[in-house]
Amino acid sequence: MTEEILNKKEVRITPMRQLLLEFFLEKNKVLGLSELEKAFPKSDRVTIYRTLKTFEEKGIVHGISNGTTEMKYALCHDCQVANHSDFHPHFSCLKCEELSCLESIFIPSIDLPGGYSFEKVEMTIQGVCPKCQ
Amino acid sequence: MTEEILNKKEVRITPMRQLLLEFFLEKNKVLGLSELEKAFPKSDRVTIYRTLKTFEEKGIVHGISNGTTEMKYALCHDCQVANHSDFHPHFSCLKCEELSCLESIFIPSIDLPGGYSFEKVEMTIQGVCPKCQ
DNA sequence: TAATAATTGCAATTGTGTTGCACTTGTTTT
DNA sequence: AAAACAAGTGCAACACAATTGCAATTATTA
Repeated sequence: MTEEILNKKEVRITPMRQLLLEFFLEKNKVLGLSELEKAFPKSDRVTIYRTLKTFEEKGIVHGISNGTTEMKYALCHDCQVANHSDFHPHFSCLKCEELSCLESIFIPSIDLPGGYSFEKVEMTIQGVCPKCQ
Repeated sequence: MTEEILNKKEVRITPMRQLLLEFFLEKNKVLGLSELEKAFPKSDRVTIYRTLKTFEEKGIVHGISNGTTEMKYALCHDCQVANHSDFHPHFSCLKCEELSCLESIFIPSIDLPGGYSFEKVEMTIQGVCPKCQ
């Protein structure tokens, strides 16, 4: 499974990359470097960092910046090659601080004023998630 | 002008606050701490930082997290007291890297799945701005 | 197998956000 | 107006995330 994805995205297969991708697939959550560090205590922080960068570049994950100081990453689902962002909004819970994908919703399209060209859009909704209600 | 705003928002008038607010009004741009540091080399970084925090708290500016690692701030226009975020999307230019407010557009409302409560929403469109076309 | 390129681990640096505390400045009370 | 108090500022220091350099290792290709 992970090998297929890595192959398709033209990313060389290495243990670290398989581990990380597997973890993303398994958790199906939005994750930051600090969480991944804890999940893989034996792995080097910088290697995880660079693996994330590689994944981002190759369209395996995409970065999400919620209000915090740490960059988060989620698996790409409906990402376009030319347009490397998901079409769904993200939800940031004010209680548990978890960030999640609202995959059932499409980001509505926007009529940009003249002169602006569109590449991608990011939408983050803040509130309280079902678990924390 | 700046004095009126500060008074209305119940923020004490100090030179730093006037300077910073004036700068925001004049530039009418989204600004980060690093830019403000450069703009006011004689002022202390922490003072600017705390002034931003005060402005944010009092509803004079609101924070915007675009893809970068640095928090940006823009003057509030249509911010609500109970819901301290603008209702317009932001535009992040991939060439000049400037962030701006698309004040003419409203963020479309979203039907959240059951169990989620809504507090606020942020929407950032990436592309190329008119100046960089 | 030799040569080459990609990946990793470690050390170190930079950048951004944040706090503590002493000092100054402004505001209020007597 | 002076004393008491509260708010704002400047400096030092710290916390943490992001990033780079480089040598060592591992994989790929000629």
